[in-house]
Amino acid sequence: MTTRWLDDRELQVWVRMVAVLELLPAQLDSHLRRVADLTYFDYYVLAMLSEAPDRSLRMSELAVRTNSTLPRLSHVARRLEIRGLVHRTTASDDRRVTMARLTDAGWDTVVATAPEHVEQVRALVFDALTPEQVEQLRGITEALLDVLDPDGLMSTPYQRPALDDL
Amino acid sequence: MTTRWLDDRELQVWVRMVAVLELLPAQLDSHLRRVADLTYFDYYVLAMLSEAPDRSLRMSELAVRTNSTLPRLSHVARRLEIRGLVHRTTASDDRRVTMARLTDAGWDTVVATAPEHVEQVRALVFDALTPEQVEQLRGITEALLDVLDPDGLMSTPYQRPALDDL
DNA sequence: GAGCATTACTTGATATAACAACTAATCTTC
DNA sequence: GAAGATTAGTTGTTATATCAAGTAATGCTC
Repeated sequence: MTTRWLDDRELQVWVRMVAVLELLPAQLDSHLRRVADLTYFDYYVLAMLSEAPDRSLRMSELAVRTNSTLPRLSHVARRLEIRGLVHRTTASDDRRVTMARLTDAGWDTVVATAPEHVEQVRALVFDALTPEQVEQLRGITEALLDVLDPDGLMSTPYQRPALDDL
Repeated sequence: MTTRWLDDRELQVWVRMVAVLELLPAQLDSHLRRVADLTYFDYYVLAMLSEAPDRSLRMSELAVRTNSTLPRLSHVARRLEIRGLVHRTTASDDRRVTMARLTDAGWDTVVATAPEHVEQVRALVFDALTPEQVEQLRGITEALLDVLDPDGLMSTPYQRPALDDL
């Protein structure tokens, strides 16, 4: 099979894309560790719970929403539970199911951290882009996700965090 | 300080961006592990060396080009050296400096893996985008890197891999 | 309704990542 | 040219990620 190499333009774009993929999560992660002792992944686990009804989700649903595997989530949930940010209980109707619920302390952590995190996202991404580029990025990410996540698992019903009313 | 929350459009874009940041590296990593038993990071270390003069770079320069820390690179280099893909030597002019050089086996690995990796990149990214979107992505990644990497360390003099002549 | 398959996790072992501490060589300054 | 500072890497420790295996509850089939 003859390889379809990237042309100069594509290569240039890809080199930059690799840099963004490396730097952006690293900087967000570093910021969250510093201000809240949470990994980027930890934060999204808490954030997803904070947006869910009753601040709780079953583990498998939470795994899908954080694009994680169940084993990974299970380990993380254990640590967050030890820190008192999350509480797990067995569902009464199906005792195989574990419900993860954000504790009050977990909620407080999200409330305390979210503004700084959003500010960071704004500083690193949206402030750097023109409104046209934001719109372009919408189309690009949509196209990429059609391939990366054809079943749309990551873009599950998402609602704006209820943090506004603070 | 009142938080400047993300508006609906920004939030929608960001949710997708988070998904892309999570899924794209994960899928590239998974592919490389499968076909070459290399992490995404391992592969880029080898790739950077393959493009360097004499297939070698000093560790600190390699760390910059892979956006890595020296400790991280040092561990990875040790593993790659054990596998016979890289060889490290002390520079004669400055004996603090370690030069990492791609071995013949390392070169062969890159040569064998690069086409599949490029194919993967094409399948996951470029085939999913229109030419206009690729052009837009060029501008967007450029703008983001101005913030993420203001000194342009990641976009160090890059030249097309010499793999074409195979 | 007993046996097997499936689902929903958890646990344990191994690999990789991140941070701090350390070593050795070179440079600087007096 | 000796003492301290800086540079370039390495090593060790602890945390996190990944994969395989295990467990327990439920569903399915005959």
